[in-house]
Amino acid sequence: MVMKKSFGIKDIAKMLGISVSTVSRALRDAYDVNPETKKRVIELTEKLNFKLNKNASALASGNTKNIGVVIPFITNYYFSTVISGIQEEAYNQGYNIILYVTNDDIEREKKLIENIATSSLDGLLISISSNSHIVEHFETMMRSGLPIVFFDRVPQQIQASKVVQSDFDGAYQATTYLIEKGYDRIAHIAGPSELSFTQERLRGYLQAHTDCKVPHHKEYVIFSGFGQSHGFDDTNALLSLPQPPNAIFAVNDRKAVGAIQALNQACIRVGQDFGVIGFTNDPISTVIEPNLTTIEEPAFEIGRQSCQLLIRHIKNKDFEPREILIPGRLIERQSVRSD
Amino acid sequence: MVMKKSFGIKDIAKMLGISVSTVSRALRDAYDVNPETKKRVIELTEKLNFKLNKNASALASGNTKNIGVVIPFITNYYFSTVISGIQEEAYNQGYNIILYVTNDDIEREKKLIENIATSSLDGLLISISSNSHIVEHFETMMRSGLPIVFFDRVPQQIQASKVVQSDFDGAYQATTYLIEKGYDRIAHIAGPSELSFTQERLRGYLQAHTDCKVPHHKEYVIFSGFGQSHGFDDTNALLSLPQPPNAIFAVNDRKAVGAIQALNQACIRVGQDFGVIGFTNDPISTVIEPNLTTIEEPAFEIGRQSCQLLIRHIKNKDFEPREILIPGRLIERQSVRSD
DNA sequence: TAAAAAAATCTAAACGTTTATTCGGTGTAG
DNA sequence: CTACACCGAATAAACGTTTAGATTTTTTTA
Repeated sequence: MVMKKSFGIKDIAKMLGISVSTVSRALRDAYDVNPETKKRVIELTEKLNFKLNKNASALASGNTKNIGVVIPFITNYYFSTVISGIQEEAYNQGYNIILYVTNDDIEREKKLIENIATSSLDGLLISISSNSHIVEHFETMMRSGLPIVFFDRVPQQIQASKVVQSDFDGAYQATTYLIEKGYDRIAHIAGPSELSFTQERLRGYLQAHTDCKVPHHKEYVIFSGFGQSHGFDDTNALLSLPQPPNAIFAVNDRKAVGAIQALNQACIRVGQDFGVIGFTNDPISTVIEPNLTTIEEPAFEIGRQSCQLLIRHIKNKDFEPREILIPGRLIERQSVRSD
Repeated sequence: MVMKKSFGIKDIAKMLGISVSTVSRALRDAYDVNPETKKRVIELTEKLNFKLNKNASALASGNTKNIGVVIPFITNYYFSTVISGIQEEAYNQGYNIILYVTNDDIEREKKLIENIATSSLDGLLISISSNSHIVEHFETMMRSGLPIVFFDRVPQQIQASKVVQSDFDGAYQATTYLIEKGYDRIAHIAGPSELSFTQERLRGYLQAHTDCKVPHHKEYVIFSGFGQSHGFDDTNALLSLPQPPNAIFAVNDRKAVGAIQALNQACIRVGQDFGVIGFTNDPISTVIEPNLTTIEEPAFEIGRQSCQLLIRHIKNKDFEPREILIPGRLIERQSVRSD
């Protein structure tokens, strides 16, 4: 296989009869370089389809124009949409994204984060799998000058920029909506109890009960995984209670779908005798029958804003950490009665 | 913000009283280095949590340990699963993946690919948006020594490694299955006509008609986009034909879902009077009622194998291009009658 | 018209590795 | 006892940029 050696900035300089530093500057800042010269450089590089060598450039300048993204899953509507938002913003600002997937496996997350080559990253965007010991590691990274923005699943202990949907509000809204529609025995099928957003949504659910003066039963809250099957099983468990609920607020749409399937199977009329509300606004909401009423999570926006915030931190190392809360909104469909 | 300057291989060398080259070699090949020395080096670097500077390393050696992945979408079950497979293999072999998303926008794809910094990539994995002029660009890249593996949507004109599901076989299988179940007027709601897999699936669909000696009507094939709504509209168009079909083979599950929704709405009993079969095995197949019978696409496997193949090309520049065809399989559910 | 200021460009030293080549020391064969 | 091979380690030259600081050229000012 024959491959012609590609040329560098040096060759460009020689061809134009100017020095490399001029070429280098012409290709970037335009600081202190004659517009005329700059034009000649640009023209030649375009003609030759010349690209700067990123490694050399990163080595010399310390900026890689890469940002790392660590997420638990990718085969998932929420996370793939977040990435989509990140990607969009990164693309517009000329950054590349390097993707790390932990599969929600704590061991793997630990290994991955400890081995992350920070030298090839200008910043890091993370949704953690667990509120684990790694936190310490994050602090080391940040202290060594690597900007980090946490999103969705964030560690509370750490002082850093964070971007999350307003879980409390969404849950509160969902629950009061059910109450308004006349359901009085509302269960909550929650996520793993150690995750921050599980706790927040639970809190919103409880607060709504308090504020609306609706009594709440402890056995109506079940913690389990995120899958459709979890929703299915949890619902069956609820149905076999001495006094079953007449509505369910699910921590996400997949579990809500599992719930509806269990209810359909038990011949309970969802949307009339029984209300179900989800969280996310996954496309499956419009596939399940009846269509799922849900709280939309602003996934794309979370991605976009996290990335935007990170880039600010990158460009200005003194930028103060901030927390951004993005509201969701209620999407009314048929799994809750409408009168 | 105070940040302590991180140290390099040079400092390690100084601490150990040996030369940088020895440290460098100890950290990799182990070629020509005393096991004892090597051990000392490893121990110290681990203790100090020292990481090689990737940029310097890439600059000097020419290997970045990064592979680029170009896909049309990410918010999509198929592609996110493919990435999952790629990621898995890359992680195991110590590569990072840099993600590029084109949004299926040809202009953006073009710009993106032309601007890709090949200096920071050891190889490229691509699913193209269109069989466009870019092909020429790919050839330039390959000639300049960058290994490329195409997957899913591949350009036919180009001689390179490719990994695809067996679209023809899957379509053939789907169609004969419908015929076997007694449907005799089978429509095909296809994808955009210029994509290779659209053509392949259409070919399988037609071949099945020929082989089973079932007459085929031209107006039963509709080309359109990939969305649920396209499936919905296409189906309504088919239903308003003078002689409507009694079965549909959809190019993917989303369109099949749209079809089922249209049929449900028209009060046609799917799974009995009317058969619907999809392609992908998207999780929505088990959400739609009736559950969708479909051809499973081996998305994860496609990702894994593409990546594996690419890494072989990276490690051995003389490795001959090959095409890998991965079979799908029929998943029987309720949208086709079972007798 | 000389001095000062501003603009444009150049020189050369980084940046932190890799790696071909060289070197010294030890063991071994003749 | 000398010559040779070999192992382990050191030297130093890349790799292709960036960027202070120096230098030259041009413009402005007095």
